[in-house]
Amino acid sequence: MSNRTSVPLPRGRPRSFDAEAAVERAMGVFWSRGYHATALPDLLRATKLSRGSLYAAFGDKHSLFLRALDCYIADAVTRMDIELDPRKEPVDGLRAYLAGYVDRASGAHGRRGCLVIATTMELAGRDADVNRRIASFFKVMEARVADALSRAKAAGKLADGVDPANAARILVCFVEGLRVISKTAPTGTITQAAADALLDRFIR
Amino acid sequence: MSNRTSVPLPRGRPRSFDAEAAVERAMGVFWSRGYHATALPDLLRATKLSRGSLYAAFGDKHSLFLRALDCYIADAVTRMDIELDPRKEPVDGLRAYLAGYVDRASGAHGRRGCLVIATTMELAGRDADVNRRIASFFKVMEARVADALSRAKAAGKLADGVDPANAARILVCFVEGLRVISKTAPTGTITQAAADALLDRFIR
DNA sequence: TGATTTAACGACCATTTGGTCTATATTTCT
DNA sequence: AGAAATATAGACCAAATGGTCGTTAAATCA
Repeated sequence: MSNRTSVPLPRGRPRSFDAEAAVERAMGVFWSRGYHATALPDLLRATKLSRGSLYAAFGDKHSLFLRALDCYIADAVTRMDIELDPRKEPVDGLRAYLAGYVDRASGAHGRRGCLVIATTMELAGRDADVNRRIASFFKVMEARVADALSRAKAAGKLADGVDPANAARILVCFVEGLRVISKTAPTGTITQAAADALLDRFIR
Repeated sequence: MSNRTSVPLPRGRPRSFDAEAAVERAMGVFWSRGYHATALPDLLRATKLSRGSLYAAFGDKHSLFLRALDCYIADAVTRMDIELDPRKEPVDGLRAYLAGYVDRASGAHGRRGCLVIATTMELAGRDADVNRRIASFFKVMEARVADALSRAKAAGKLADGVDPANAARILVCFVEGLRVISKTAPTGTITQAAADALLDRFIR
């Protein structure tokens, strides 16, 4: 069953490390320190690669960062797809979505912050590759939330006069803002109350 | 009227540049590029100071950054004090506060971003001096907004069941989130609609 | 005017930066 | 087994980093 397409194995010494795992470890460093503040030695320590191997496998620091960012974003989108699954009750989904952000904004998670936001502020203005990824992510996120709100509205669960598009932008801004202020004051309980209060304004 | 306390002039050559102005120029650079990405030469160019003068006047890069951050925060607090002045109609004040953020989140302003948020994400986790300043700023901001909401409530202008503390956190998170997503997609009109929709949920 | 004080300048420094390259180890294929 | 191919390691590099220091210019006071 293996090698159905009879693709010949590469000639030389096979890579002894898992590239995906290395990207994930690199992601952890970028996440904790930011792009400019992570130096090559940090990445080498985290990935347990030598300079040569890292450059051979990923090109340069920037390319590795892009892969790490893609990885982070993919995780976030996956999570959203589960929370806001169209087969679920939309309001329950929105509640789960908000609860996830409240959780990530609390305690140590909160202090670590969000790689997307950090990258947005640090690089998006001067790095087109980064900008594209971030812009698309926020767009996807807002669309998913708007979609859930539309389904809620169709089911008669929304308060009078609530426009799904506006409400989606409000919710997205709220959760992103949450992660910003939680970098310095990650208090879970107050934040959960605020999230509840916000959603309560939109649902019937 | 001058020199009432008869403080003797310093002996030697008087400083020929305005330190406050230099701080403001430095602030502009940090604001556009972030802390790690601004190199000494950038600061020298912006302040028109030589290395020696800059170090004599401000100590080091980090101290200069702190002064720039204080300057930025002071400006923001001043603005808030005007917008949310207790002698004004609180709802009008809140509307002005939101409008200010919508404006700053639009077009070129939006793309430039916010020094406080950028600093929060880049440094707050690992720099106690920065953390203190940021935490205090967010606290002040939330308190001012909560105060305006309380006055609005006392005047019977708030919708039923709105808690000023929760609503304040929601509004603060909203505006900060706005500035994040506006780094990549600074669209003013949609944002203004969202801000209006949000405030409308809280007022009567 | 001359002594004193301090701002201003920019050459200079050690360290660190991201990145390259050569030598070696290890695997596969014939 | 031997040839070919490629991963790995880390020495090495030029450039840039933040920061220091000796010298010079300019102002004040006696």
